[in-house]
Amino acid sequence: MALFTSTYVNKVDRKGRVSVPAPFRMALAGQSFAGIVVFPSFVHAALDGAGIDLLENLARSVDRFDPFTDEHDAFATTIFGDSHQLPFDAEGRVVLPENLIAHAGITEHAAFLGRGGTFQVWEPEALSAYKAEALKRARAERAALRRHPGAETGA
Amino acid sequence: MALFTSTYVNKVDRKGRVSVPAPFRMALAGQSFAGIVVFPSFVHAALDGAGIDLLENLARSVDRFDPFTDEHDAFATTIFGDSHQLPFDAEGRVVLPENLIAHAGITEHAAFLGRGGTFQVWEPEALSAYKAEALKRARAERAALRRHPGAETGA
DNA sequence: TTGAACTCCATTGACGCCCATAAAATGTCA
DNA sequence: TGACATTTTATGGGCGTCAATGGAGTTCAA
Repeated sequence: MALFTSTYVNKVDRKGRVSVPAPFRMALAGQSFAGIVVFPSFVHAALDGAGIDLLENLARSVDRFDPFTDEHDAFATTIFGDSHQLPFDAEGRVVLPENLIAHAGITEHAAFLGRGGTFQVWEPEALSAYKAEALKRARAERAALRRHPGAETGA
Repeated sequence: MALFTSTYVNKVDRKGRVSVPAPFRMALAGQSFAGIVVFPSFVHAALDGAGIDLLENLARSVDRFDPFTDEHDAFATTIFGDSHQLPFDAEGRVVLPENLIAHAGITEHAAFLGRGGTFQVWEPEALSAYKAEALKRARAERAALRRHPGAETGA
């Protein structure tokens, strides 16, 4: 099972190439597609990324449900329609498509943020700001968990 | 299940390496990743550490929710984004990343503090100060308990 | 034929792997 | 019980490999 952790900032060169962090590539080793899958985040000025298995699983689970309900239709359209498969070159780099670069506001550098089963790609400054805010919220949630032990197993 | 006890102070060498105490390594034997996982403590100038199983369990429990809600968004970002997987070298040492060193204020030595299922890494002086304060508080609470028996159930 | 995208190669700096030493803990045996 | 041998840790340092980065050549298509 892929496990993406830590944060790596890599340079985007003149040709638009970025090295995917080696630990991330390790986590993706053995998948049916040698590269990553990225699509614009719904909520942030960032990109969501994962291995091809994410789309494969998603396709399976969409098929299993009624494929013609509005939610799934919208969901599938958005995810699959905006997803890009970015193949690794021999050195483990990918080229970020123009519109994704724009969505994330990426210029010189790209920050890869591990999120467990998936990861995100940010403009480094924007990530710093978001991380600061996320830490505040995580502290609050942690306090809430302490007050209501067991709540995290529910829902 | 891993059980970390006692406190060990080890040297950080010129290359940034520290020996993980042998008993801690024993406690981690047989896990899927030969090393430790560390991330900055939410509340202290210290690092929280554990085996890879901590993140594996966390990733599983996050997956159980809809991965596209921002319910646990902040939490996942903070934990996974700041977690580092530090592999053991042949001698059982790890290299602490620059930003974690800075967060804990570690320079020459690192103190490993067992906390049961997890452990912490401190700058030794800071740990002494924290321990002294914790002891004072524990004494005060104990005194308070004697004066107001039953008060401990209120948190 | 000109630009975009991919393959291949070069550089450099960090990291992992290996070996050496020393101190401490443990065991052995008279 | 005390001297000695063995093993395990902690620590230091050398060196080869790999990751990140930059750039040149090549192919393909508009």
